[in-house]
Amino acid sequence: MTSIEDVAKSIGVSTATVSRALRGLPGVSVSTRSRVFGAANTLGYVPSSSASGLASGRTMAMGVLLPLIERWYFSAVLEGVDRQLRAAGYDLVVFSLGGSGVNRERVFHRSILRKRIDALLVMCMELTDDELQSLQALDSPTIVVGGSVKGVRHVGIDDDAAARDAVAHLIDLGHTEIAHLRGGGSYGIEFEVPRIREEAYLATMAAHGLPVRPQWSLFGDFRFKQGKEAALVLLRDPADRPTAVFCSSDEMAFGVISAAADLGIRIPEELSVVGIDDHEFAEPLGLTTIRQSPEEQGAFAADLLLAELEGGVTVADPAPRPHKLIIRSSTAPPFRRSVCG
Amino acid sequence: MTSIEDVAKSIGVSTATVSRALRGLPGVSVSTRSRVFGAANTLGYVPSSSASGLASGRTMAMGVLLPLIERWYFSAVLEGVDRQLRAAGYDLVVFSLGGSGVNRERVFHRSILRKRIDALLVMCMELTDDELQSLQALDSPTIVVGGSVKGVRHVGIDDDAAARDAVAHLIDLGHTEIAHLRGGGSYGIEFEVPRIREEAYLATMAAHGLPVRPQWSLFGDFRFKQGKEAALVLLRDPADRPTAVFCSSDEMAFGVISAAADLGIRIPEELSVVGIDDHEFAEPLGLTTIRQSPEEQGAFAADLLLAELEGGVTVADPAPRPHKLIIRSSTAPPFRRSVCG
DNA sequence: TTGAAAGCGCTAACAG
DNA sequence: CTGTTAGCGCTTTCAA
Repeated sequence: MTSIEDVAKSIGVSTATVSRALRGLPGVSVSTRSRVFGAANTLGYVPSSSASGLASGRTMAMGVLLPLIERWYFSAVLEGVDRQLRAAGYDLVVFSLGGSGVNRERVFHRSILRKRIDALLVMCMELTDDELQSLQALDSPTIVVGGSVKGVRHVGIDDDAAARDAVAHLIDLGHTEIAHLRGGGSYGIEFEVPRIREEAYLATMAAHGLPVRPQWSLFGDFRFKQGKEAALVLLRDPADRPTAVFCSSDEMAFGVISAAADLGIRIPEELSVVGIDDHEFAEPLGLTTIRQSPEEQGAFAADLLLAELEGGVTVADPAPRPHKLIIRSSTAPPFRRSVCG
Repeated sequence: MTSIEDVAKSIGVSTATVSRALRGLPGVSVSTRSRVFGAANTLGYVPSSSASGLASGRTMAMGVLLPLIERWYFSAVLEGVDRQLRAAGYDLVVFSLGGSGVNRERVFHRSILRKRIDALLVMCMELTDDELQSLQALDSPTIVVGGSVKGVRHVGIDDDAAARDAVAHLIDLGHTEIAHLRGGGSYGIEFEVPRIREEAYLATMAAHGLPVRPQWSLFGDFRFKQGKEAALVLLRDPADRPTAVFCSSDEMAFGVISAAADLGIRIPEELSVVGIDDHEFAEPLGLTTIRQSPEEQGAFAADLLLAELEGGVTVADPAPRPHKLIIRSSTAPPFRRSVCG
């Protein structure tokens, strides 16, 4: 591996000069700089991140801690983060809990603290006090994406408003019998997003004087399979079922659509469905939903961290990221008015 | 940040002893070792990866290079890789091309070469000669997951056999009019998996003396939306359409199912559909498919790399990973025998 | 505008 | 079993 010294020697300057020239620092003559670049290029020199990390105290890498990689939201955030980091010359280190708690201890007490990263982005998950302390001990910039974590600033949509918009859309259409499929803390990781969305559903219903039935608030775990299973139960009785379902995630909404197809229930004639996300499948399925962009959220959070690292500008409390109601063909006014209230 | 020296001083030993004790090397008395662990613990000492990386030449990190994070296959592989790495005490560095070619240059000529990683896992993508050379110049263990790359060993299923199994299943059921939805090289990244699967389809049809029509081989880009669009075209004429569709990916198969629902075509009575993947949605949708486990593939590849790093054992040509036909409710014997051949 | 020199925090011989 | 001594390859004062 060619080192900085090889480059320096090859053109008869000091390693300090090479270092300065390559990093674009001032105080290097134009001609020297170009000679350095030329030499580095022909020798194929690439600085060692370990060495510069050790010497400068900055690793030029950022970490992302998440409960699971293989979920639409999480991987999309990762994509956005990576894009910004790459553009800024940073690398991305991923710490996944892999859907279970087994790795937690190891991740928090070893990996993350190894000075491998300059900043950390945490994807919505509940942390123990001990873990929170670990993160604070890092004393490098930290931010949370998705659901908020007590005491740490976070980037994400306004979940309360988003859920209200979804439910209000159904109410505006004339629905009064609205069920809710809620997400939740599977894979040992609880966080408050599903709770906020459910409370928004309840509050919106209450604000309009509409009744909610406990058995119409079902657990779908944010996922297709569980959403479908819940919907099969919810919709099985033609004589007594809701005219609309608000789903806390698009994947659960897909489950409802699939269940309706199996049961021969027409959408939107007999059942309206609204989700949250604007998942890749939502548009081709015609799903009305609340759009959010996890990729943009990841990029935004990464930029915040990057700015802090570079310029020292800290945003204490970032404004919520935008969300938007996208009306497609899965929602319409209720049909069976005569049957119910 | 407390350093190894702080630990050493606090119990009156040398830094070398601390280093040895903490890494579990032989030649440290039991009592010393426990005192070291005690001190490290109370002081909250965690070794700096930059420092040990520089000194030992091993970063204890592995890289994964992929075209895009937010795709079922890719993120699942990542999950499997991460799990094995975490267990082995390694960190995961992710290099995503982000779906376009913009980052390629940067990734190949800077990020990857910075000595940040001890080994590299490349997710199926076509590489230029120049890029291939860059990787070889790394001279650290490398492996490809997914489609093969010329000159680099790879881990993945036997795509030819998998596709043959899928098509053979349809033929066994009695289908003769079988269409194919193929994947492809979107986002500027070509690779050979879709080609192999298509050739297997053609070969299997030919082997059974069955005709294929050019217009029954459609491009679905491995995705739901494009798969659905293609299916809407393929299935629009009730008088002249296939009785079965073989899809190179489950996501496209979902598109076919959705298109069939929109067109009022019953599955499997009027149309059989088979996919490849066993995506999370396949079981709840009743999709017959060829199961593969990207997570297992990622874990397997990571293990290979890890073994090489630790023991020096190199597997030149790993055997294909298993695949399996999972029969569900989307396939059945053809119904409209009278209409066609 | 440039160079010399002192580390950054750890590992790896080599002694003892 | 343990300590000493060099570095690993870069950055960063401080001088010149």
